[in-house]
Amino acid sequence: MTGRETMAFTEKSVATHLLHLGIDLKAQAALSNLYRAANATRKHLSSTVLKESDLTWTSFVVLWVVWMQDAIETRQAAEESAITKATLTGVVKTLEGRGLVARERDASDRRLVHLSLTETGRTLMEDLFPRFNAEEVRIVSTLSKSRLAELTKGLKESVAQLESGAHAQDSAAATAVVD
Amino acid sequence: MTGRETMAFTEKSVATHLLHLGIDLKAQAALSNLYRAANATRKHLSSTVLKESDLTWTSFVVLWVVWMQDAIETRQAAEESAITKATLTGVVKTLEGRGLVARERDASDRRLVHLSLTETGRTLMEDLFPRFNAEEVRIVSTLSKSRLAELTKGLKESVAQLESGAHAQDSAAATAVVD
DNA sequence: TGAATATGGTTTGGGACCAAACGAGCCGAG
DNA sequence: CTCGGCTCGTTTGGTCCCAAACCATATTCA
Repeated sequence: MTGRETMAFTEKSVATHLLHLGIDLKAQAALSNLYRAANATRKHLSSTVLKESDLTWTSFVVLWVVWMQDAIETRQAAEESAITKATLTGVVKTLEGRGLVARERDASDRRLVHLSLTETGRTLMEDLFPRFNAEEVRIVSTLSKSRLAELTKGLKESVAQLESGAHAQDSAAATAVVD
Repeated sequence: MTGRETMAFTEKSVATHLLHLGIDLKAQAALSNLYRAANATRKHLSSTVLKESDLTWTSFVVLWVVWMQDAIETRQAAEESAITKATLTGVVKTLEGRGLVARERDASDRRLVHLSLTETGRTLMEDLFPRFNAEEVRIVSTLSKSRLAELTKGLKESVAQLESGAHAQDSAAATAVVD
């Protein structure tokens, strides 16, 4: 139950179930570790740093995106946060209720809504983000500099491959700092 | 809407918002790309291969886990699937309703519930998984063999780091994780 | 034995999440 | 103008997802 041997079963079970189906085990291993790493990271950060500020993962991502831009339209914020407009509407409603984000309708085109952080929201991020980042640092601390760079590069490549070959429509960018 | 310039903002915004806060940009970049890659992959596979079989991501993962073991206890299935027991209860209820998974109470310890695939479920996975894997292969296709191996290695390392530190937390934090 | 303790799975309550339908605002062709 | 088509953001309906509270079943030990 340590969580370390949990994936061990694959080593042998995969053999009996998958080998005859012509499965590419290397690709499978790489991506299942990807899901696993992302999930674990997300859960960890949600239950420690974000919990202290009573923020969910998605709320945090949205705050981050709005923080980076100083004023951003809903539609764009949704894309950057990698969630749909529908989801964003709900999240922003919550954040607005807590006084962290402000909504403002565009004067010239009244369909648009601009989002920005309130003073409270900005203060929160300035306090929270360094602590968030400190955890991130800890998580990758065992990786050497070059290893880390390689990792980043590999991830970016597969994202690129995904976005090129897939639909040219959606896409979704999370909180990436490009390089 | 290309989704490529969406992240452009970071280049300059990061400078104005983060540099003076002492943020480690390398760690931030690596993990941002991790979230991004996992999210994009998950969405892509959900909306293509899994959609055809009307399965959600989580349902698929649970099916996979149950498939690999031939009979598995609920508690362990939840851990392998990286979801809580509560979530698993709901998912299994759905899968059971569709005749893909069977539930069976343990005779000697009546608290336990064993899960297994039905014949229908097994047939489904034998058809579905190769197609799922084919997409996975495509996603990592631009990565060289050694790059892919490096990627996997890096991901596993950070998961390990994460789990070693996270353990102390759920058992009353005896050892100082922080540092 | 019998009461405290531990463990396994389910229920509850609430936010996140999406696709699809919707209503309001914009704009071009007639 | 104004009608039809487009683009926004929101609402709706339904699943996923978790923490915490909850039963039922073992186990421990006094």
